[in-house]
Amino acid sequence: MTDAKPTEPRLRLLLAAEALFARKGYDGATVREICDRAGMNVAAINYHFGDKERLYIETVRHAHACGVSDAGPPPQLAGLPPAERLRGFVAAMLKNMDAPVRPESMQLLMRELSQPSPATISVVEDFIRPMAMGLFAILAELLPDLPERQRLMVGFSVVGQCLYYRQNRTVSTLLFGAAAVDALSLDAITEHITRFTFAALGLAGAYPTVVRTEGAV
Amino acid sequence: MTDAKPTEPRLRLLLAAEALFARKGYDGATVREICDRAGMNVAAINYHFGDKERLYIETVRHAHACGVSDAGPPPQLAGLPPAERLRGFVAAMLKNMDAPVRPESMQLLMRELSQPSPATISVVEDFIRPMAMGLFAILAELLPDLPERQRLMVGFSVVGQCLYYRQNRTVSTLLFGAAAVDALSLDAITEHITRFTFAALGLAGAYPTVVRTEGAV
DNA sequence: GTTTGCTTCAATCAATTGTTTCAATCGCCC
DNA sequence: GGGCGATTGAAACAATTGATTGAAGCAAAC
Repeated sequence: MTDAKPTEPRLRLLLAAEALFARKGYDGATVREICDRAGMNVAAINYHFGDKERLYIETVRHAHACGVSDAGPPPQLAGLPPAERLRGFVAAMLKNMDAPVRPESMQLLMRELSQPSPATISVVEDFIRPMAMGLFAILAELLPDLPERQRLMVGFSVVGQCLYYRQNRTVSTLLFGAAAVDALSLDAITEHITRFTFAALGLAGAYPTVVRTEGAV
Repeated sequence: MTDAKPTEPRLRLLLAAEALFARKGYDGATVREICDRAGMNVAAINYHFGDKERLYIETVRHAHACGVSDAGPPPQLAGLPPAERLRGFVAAMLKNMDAPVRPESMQLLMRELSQPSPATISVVEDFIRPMAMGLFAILAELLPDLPERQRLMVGFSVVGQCLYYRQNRTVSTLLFGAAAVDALSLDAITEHITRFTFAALGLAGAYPTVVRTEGAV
């Protein structure tokens, strides 16, 4: 299909660059590698994008444009109570990070966020801010009387729990082994974070009291 | 005086390399930059370390050796109840990350953890594992009946909340402004995470006592 | 068939990279 | 002071980097 090997040379370059920038970073990836992967000549970068830096910027833009469209809007939770929407938010965030539609895009965006470059701002504005606003709308409804500063930290606690599994998977694996880490299914993590957060916010009983529902396999 | 500009050339190189590797990564930092900053000739790297790669490995080792010694042992909480030790753990972790004794070391180690290299394993083993074991010893005492898998996720929730503030400070600042982010003092964050976690685990009342019913919508 | 505009190619450029060389210098013990 | 190993310095190395050139290819339009 055109998806696996698109005919448009510009897109071929973007996808090749995305994969290599994601894996090796801006300095680590060379224009020759990128063009080789795209099956093109080095001059192609100069022709289509001008230079390496503009190729990088365009690659990030393309990645986050795909990310925005592919991440999909949060499920239809408009009418549900805020607690249910919070659960939906956690589930959507974990799902997007765990098995994104295009892994290289996500990897590149995460790298971009951890090491800000001129291209970072637009990623934050277009990709991250909508999610953040969604979360804090839920929290404002859920905790109307909480001072804003503390509501901010509650939000950080929620996304901090979610981000951990993507940002620190390598360390977790080195510490506890691949088996233990891989055993944590997406559903299990979602369930845990939701329950942990609900318990913290008093929306449900304390965390450990609910344990027995698990089949303990 | 000797601290700002140590006389030992080897150490001068290590400190210069640490700063530049931390800021620009392995590929981004050049040997000439490093030697310039150290006030030495390019040949120094070859003489003292052999090549750039071995300099990098030694730099990471040195950084995490300093980190281990400087991070300091967890405060004397041996005899205290596990809940108090958990509070101490959160406080110590946040403090180490917020204002580490040597910021460049911490930055380099965090970079190393997010983009694993051959030098990562020893960092994890010597620097991270002791902390992790300390945390899970507390959790085992605190939640003896919880299945191990869930205890693991509880640990991830605790450190995930803490790590967020270091790993995502840039994004937070872009989203909410420097003022809002900087307004979160170390004490405030420590207090928040501790209270959030305690509430989740049923060690204290729900986080915000303001939420009574979900009368909303 | 020829032209036209877009795209690709091989070859090459200048600059930078990590690395090496070898002479000069330093510090120290005899 | 003389000798000597350890260290440093300036220069240059080969390789790789990003960038550029001009000719060749190729499609559609005329």
